[in-house]
Amino acid sequence: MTIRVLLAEDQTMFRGAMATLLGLEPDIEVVADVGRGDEVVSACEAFRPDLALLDIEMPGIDGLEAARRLAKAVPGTKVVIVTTFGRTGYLHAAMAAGAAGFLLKDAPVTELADAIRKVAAGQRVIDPSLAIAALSEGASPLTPRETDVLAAARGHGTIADIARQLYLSPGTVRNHLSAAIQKLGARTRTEAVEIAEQKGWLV
Amino acid sequence: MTIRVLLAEDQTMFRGAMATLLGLEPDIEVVADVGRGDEVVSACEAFRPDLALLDIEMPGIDGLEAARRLAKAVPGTKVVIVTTFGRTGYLHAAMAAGAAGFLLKDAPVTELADAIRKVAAGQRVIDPSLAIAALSEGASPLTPRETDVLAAARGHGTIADIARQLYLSPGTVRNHLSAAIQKLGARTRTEAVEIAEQKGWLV
DNA sequence: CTCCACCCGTGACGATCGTCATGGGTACGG
DNA sequence: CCGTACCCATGACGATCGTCACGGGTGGAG
Repeated sequence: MTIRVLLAEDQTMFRGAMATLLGLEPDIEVVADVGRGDEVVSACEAFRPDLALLDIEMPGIDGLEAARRLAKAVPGTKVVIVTTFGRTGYLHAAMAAGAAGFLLKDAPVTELADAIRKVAAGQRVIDPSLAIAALSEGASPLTPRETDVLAAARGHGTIADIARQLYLSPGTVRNHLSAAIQKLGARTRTEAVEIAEQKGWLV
Repeated sequence: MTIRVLLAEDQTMFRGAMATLLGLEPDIEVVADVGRGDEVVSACEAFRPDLALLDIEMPGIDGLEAARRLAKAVPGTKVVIVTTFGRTGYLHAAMAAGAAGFLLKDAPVTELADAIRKVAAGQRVIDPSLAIAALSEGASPLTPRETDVLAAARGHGTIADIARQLYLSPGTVRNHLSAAIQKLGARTRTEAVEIAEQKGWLV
């Protein structure tokens, strides 16, 4: 019995390559492939695949949000996240979203086919090195609001901008940022953003 | 006559997929594939491929630097840059490095095979949308030193850090940064870094 | 030689930032 | 009820940042 797979990935070249390559496997069939996160749910409703392979960085909505919506709309479709960045926060978010698998694009192709088969058989598959990192790191020390403010701090320059964007007093923004900076062991707003982003705590 | 190709790309999964996929083409043979930029030259010296497919973002040295070295060490090997980011500065740098082709991973796979054949036949291939953007944008307005300082400003937080790293007076760093901020139309050091990085002027 | 662009540095000014202390409001668990 | 944690806000302080004006040095183009 063949495993029916949906492929969501924004890099056209990579998506095409994976589609043909997975199609070569005798027990795997790629029934649809999309390049945007907001097309995942509707495509899954139409094709009812056994399994959805989701990238995280995508236009529209990201793969994690797509996974969350997919779990509600089409619970019969299992989710495997395949992403470039080994951020532990991504892994946490993926697990919370009900994903059954989490792989890095650094892994060899054979591992992907294996993972697809295992997940289709009901198992869960997680990149081992990332699992270790996630366990040794723990969750985010930031409060929800601190996370919001720090997330708003990437890109938009001054504190006044962030305050306007969040309908807050500039002083409050400064306090939240100050707390975040200390908790992350950074010395600058920019450093704090980098650290939190690299750990995936800003998703 | 088959075209002998070397593949340099750090994402294992993507590299493997491209290798098998290109190998399926009757007139293309992938003779070697590496995952680090600093392995490109030695691999090309060993295998003497007709063409090298280089990613830009790679551990070791990046694809542009690899292209520069390759042009000196193994001039018989033509270079095609394949990258994720459509930054015009990348395109300029690639042309200056003597690349014969420049493609985005957003393009379909068929386009890559076509490009390989055209480049092997002596033509040059450039992503058309990027070529337009590059022409309408012009070169970097930053002086060499401003570029250095701005490049050192990403990551390392305070001005004092940058000054130490570049053996400069903090005042000089501030002046260079101030000039860069104004030339780029930014309002913050961070904004300036983002803008310059996004255009590929920090390479 | 004279311009001109770039490099490095200084000093000074106002604006912004990061830290701290303090306060009031809300929500949850003991 | 009381303690605790979080949210929002304010005020004040020193440090840093971005801007400007200025000067001396180098090297290439006219």
